[in-house]
Amino acid sequence: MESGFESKFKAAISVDNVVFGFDKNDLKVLLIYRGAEPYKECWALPGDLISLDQDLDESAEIVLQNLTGLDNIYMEQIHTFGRVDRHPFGRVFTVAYFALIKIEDYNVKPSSWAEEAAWFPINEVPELPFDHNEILEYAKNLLKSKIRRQPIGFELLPKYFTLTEIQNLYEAILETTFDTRNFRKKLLSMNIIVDSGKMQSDVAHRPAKLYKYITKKYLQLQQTGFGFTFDL
Amino acid sequence: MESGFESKFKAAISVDNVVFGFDKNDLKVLLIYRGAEPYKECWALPGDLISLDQDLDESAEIVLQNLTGLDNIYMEQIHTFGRVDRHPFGRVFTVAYFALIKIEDYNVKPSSWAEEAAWFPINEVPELPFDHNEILEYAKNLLKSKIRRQPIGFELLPKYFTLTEIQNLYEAILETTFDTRNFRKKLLSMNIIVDSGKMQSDVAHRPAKLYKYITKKYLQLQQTGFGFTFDL
DNA sequence: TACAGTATTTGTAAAATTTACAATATATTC
DNA sequence: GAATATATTGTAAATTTTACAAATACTGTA
Repeated sequence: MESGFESKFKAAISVDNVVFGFDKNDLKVLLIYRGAEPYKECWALPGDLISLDQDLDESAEIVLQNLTGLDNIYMEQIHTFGRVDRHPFGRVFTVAYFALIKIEDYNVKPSSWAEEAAWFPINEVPELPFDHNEILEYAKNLLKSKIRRQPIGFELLPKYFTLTEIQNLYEAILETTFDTRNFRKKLLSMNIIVDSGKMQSDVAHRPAKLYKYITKKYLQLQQTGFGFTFDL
Repeated sequence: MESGFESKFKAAISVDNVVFGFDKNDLKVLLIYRGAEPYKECWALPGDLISLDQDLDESAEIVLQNLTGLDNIYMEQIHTFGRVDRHPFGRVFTVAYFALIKIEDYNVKPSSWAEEAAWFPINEVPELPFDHNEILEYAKNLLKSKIRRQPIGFELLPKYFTLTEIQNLYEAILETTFDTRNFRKKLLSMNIIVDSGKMQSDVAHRPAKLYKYITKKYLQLQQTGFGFTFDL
């Protein structure tokens, strides 16, 4: 049953990145249009085989940068997928990463073999190659459970946002609705956002106050986590 | 910058298993004594390079079985470690898995190149080879956060247990203490354990009632998760 | 058989949090 | 200035959490 080392050093590793954004009340995910085999001419998660001379976490950022131009995005590992037949070219294990970004802060530019790069509303994602639909589903579920416990929602919103916007974000991700008064009470009681003094403009109704999050406090809390109290 | 496929299909994948048990108020982890290079003659997590003709999740169970004789243990993936220099023989990515078992229900028998297999109290684990200490640390933290949210503590306890035992378990894992009255109130209000009718015996003090968990309900809850309410 | 030793078991009041629920305010547009 | 559209705000009831200590039931020993 013992086999030599040689037969075991024949796998490849890829990274697949799930980059979430939020825009117009929609949770969106960044996809690229593949210009290389296998599955050429398909929309897919931005992912690629990695070079074996870089650390895994580094590779995730490099792959994302190569395909989409997104630079300096903090990626968090979520899961490794390793079914035997998941890649037609051989045994490829893929490590999935995810990131949350403010869509408006970045300019997405396809490069390398990515022919296009575009944001898809999470409910309009087409059938994807490999096990990418499974990966995306996994990432969505992780996002759901994380957003309940850590104040990561702000990473998806612009610097200034209204309370309605953040409520919409939570409702979109968690696929539920919240009572507006209770949601605001809870959110404000956490002391992680503050009235910026600015107001919405150019809206055909009463303008909303713009809030911003308190970065210092925000970072502290993110480290220790919210423990039991971040339940919206 | 593009390099051929050949250079990328030269990695190996290993699996490292963190198997937790609980005994005499101590959280314990299963280690093996390595009888093979590299790091021969060291205590280490039971892990090995995997064959490339098996699914990843399967491999985790096979590796554990090969080294420790533990059969049919449900392993859950926790993280993949991929620093360039983590293995002296080449580029090896390792996928860490973890499991919770009732120590008394299994008989651990070292086999294959494992010379010994033994349970170590979590605070008496020696320095381990590779990045195994880091992996173990990661697993401990995951266990901490999971046990707060899901009723997984029972997987570590015998079929019948006292309320004091389960409190000790929670206190050991979370490294804290709970008020006994409040802990019991909360635990019993979840309706996942029930008085078995049996009593402790052979103890030099008032014997405690033995409880058991309600499997059917337990399984249902585990699926949906406890959501917000499983905070002890 | 009484008592010392040891761990088990149990209740309640105060505080904090969560929940349910709707009317008023403020901007634009016609 | 009336219509439209969304923003904003408070309170009472229910539930959950927290803090806190005395009585119980067995074994072992004097």
